[in-house]
Amino acid sequence: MSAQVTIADVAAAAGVSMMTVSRALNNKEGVSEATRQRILQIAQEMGYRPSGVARGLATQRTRTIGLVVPDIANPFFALIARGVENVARIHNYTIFLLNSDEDPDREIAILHSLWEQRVDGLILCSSRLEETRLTARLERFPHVVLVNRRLETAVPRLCTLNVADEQGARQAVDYFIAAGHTQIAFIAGPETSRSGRRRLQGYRQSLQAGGLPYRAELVRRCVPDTEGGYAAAAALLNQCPQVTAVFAYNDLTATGVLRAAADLGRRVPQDLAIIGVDDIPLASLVTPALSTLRIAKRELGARAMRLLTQLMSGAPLLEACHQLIIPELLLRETTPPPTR
Amino acid sequence: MSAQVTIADVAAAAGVSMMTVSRALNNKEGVSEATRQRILQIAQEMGYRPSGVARGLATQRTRTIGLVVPDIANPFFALIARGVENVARIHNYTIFLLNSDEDPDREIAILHSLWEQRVDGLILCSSRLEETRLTARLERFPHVVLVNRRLETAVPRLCTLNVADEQGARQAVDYFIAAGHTQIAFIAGPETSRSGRRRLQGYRQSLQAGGLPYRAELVRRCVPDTEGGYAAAAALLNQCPQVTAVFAYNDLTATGVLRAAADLGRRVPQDLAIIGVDDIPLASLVTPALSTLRIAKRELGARAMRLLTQLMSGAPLLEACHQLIIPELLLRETTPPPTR
DNA sequence: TTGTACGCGTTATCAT
DNA sequence: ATGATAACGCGTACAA
Repeated sequence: MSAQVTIADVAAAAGVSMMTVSRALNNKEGVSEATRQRILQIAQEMGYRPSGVARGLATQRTRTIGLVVPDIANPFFALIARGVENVARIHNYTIFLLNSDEDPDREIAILHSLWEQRVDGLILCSSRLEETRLTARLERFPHVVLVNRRLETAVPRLCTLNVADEQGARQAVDYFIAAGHTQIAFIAGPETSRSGRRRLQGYRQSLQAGGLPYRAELVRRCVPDTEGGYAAAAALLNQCPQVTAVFAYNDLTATGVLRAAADLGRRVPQDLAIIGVDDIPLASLVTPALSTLRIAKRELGARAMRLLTQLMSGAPLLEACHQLIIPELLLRETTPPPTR
Repeated sequence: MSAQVTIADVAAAAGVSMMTVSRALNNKEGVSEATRQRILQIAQEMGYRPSGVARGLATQRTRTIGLVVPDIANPFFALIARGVENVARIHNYTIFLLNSDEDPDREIAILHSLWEQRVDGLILCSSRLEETRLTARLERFPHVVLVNRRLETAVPRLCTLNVADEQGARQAVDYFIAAGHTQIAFIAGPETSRSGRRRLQGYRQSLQAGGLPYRAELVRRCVPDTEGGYAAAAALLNQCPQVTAVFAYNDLTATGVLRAAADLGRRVPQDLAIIGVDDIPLASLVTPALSTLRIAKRELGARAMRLLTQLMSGAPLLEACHQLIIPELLLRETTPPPTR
C-alpha cells in the first residue's frame, strides 16, 4: 500500500513550499531554473504524480471526456473511438467509454454518471433520445459534440458531426439505376434509426429522379446485424423475386443479404447486386467482397474530438459547428464490373 | 452555463445542514425518514448531482477503473470490454478505456495517466511490458487484474486471468493428427506475443505426443492480422507445398490463410484444413466458415471485472486468484466433416 | 523569487 | 436526529 505521495511531501523533501513545487511541476514562471530542476528531480525520485481528483476539484476541470457509443463491439464505433482517442491523447484527455445499447433509459443513466464525473466534454454517438429529453440532459454539460444525430433546436456549446446519409444513399441507388436496375430494394435497418430514415429519403429521391416508382414492399426493416439482414433478405427475395439490386443499411446487414442470396441460389453480383454502408473490415473479407459506401470512421472520430477540443479551449470555432462527412462509393465484388 | 448545484445549495433550500443532506443522499442512518424524503425531493427538483471529483477527494475512492487493451478495434478486445462493462455497471463503476497499441512506452504512459486519475482498480490486457517494469508500475495501483499475461513473481492485490493457450493449441493440433494430417504448420503471430509462444509450446507438445517431427520451416511468424496471415501462408505454401493443415494464431490470420489458399488454388478443407483462435464474429462470416478455438470473450471480461470487484471490496477472494479460461474447439467448414 | 491562506464539494469526526 | 468543523490534495490570490 504505497502511501500516496502528495505535493506536501515533495515540498518537505525539497525544503520549499508547496507553492514552489506546484509552480515547478506546472511549468509556471516564478521559480528559478535551478530549484525547478531540483524539485523535478526529487518529485521523480519520490514517484510523485499529481492527483487528478484534487486538481479537478481545485481547477474545476478534470481533463476527462465522456464517449458514448451504442456498442463498442460494433467495429464502426470501435474505429470512431480510435479516432477520438488519437486526438484526445495529443491534448491529454482521458476517456470514459460507455455503451448505450441503443437504450434511451440506459443513455439517460450514462449521461447522469458522466455528469457526476464532471467530464469537461462529451461525445455522444447515435443518441436515441427524443429531442427535448436529449437537449435537457445536454445543457448541463460544458461542451458537447453530437455524432450521427441532428438537432432541430440550437444548443449552446454544442456541435454536431453527421454522415451525409441522403447523399450517400443517392450515390448507391443512382449507381444501381445507371447500371440498368429497375427493381431496387432497401434493407432499411431498425425503425428507430435516424440515419436509416434519412437513407430512405435518399433512396426515394433517387428512384424519383430516375423515373422509378417507389414500392413499399421493397423496403424492409430489420435488426441491424447479419441475422437481421439475412431474415429480411430471405423474405424479400421470396416475396419479390424480381429484385436485382439491394441497398443495405450497413455492411453487417449486407453480409446477411449476401448469405441469403447464396442460400437461395442467387449469384452475386450477376443475379443480385448489393451495396452496404460503413466499410467495416469485414466488408473486404467476405466472399464476394462487399461493395459499400465507405465512411471514414477514424477520421470521423478524430474530427469529433478536434471539434470538442476547440470548444473546450474556449476559443471561437475555426470550423463550422455543424459538419457533414460525405461517404464514398467503393465498388468491390458485389456490384458487377463496369461493362464497356 | 447552468451553475453547479452543490450540496450547500440543497442544504440551504431544505433548511438543514450539509451533513444531513449528505446522509440523506447516501442512505446513511441518522436522518428521520420524513426529512430524508423531503431532501431527496428538493435535490431532485434542483437537479442536484453529487460531484464525483469532490467525493473522490473526500473518500479516496473514485468509483472508476482503468481498462487497458491493445486495440479496442480488435473485436476480441471489444467483446472483452463489453464483458467488463456489464459487470462494472452493476457495481456502479465507470471505465476509463485506453489503447496501448502493443507499445510498451505507450503502456507506461497510460499507467501513469490512470494512476493520476486515481482509479480504484485496473484491468490490464496483454501487457507487453517486461516483468520488472510491469510489476514496478503495478504496485502503485490499489487493485489489479491482469488479463492474458502471466507473472513470475507474486504481486499483492493482483489477480490474473489467462487463456489456456498450450492446452488450446494441443486440442487443435491433436485434432489434425487424429484426422491423419502429418504436415501441420503453425502461423504463430508476432514474436513478442506471449500467448503465441505458449501456443507454440502446445503445438510442439502435440507433435511430439503424436510421434511427428518438429520442423522449424513449418512455423511462421507474422503480423497478427489478415494481411500478415496471408503473406505468411503464401510463403509457407510455396516453400512447403506438402502442408495439409494450418493452425493459425488467431481468426484474423486464419482468414488471411484462407485467402492465400484460395489464391493458390488450394481447396479448403479438402487440400488444406485450417483452425484459428478466438471465434470473433468474422469467423462465421467468411467462406468457408472458420473452424476455431473459441474463447468466451464476454465471459472473460466479466470474470476479470468480478475478480476486480472482489479485490476492491476488500473481502477475501472467493475464487482462486489466478484463473484460466479453457478454449473450446469449434469445428465449422475449414476442417473436413467427420468421416465414419 | 518564494510563501501563506483560502477555496473547490464532499465525507468523516465529534459534538450537541 | 442534527450540526459545526476539519480533512482530502491541489491551484490561486495575495502578501512578503
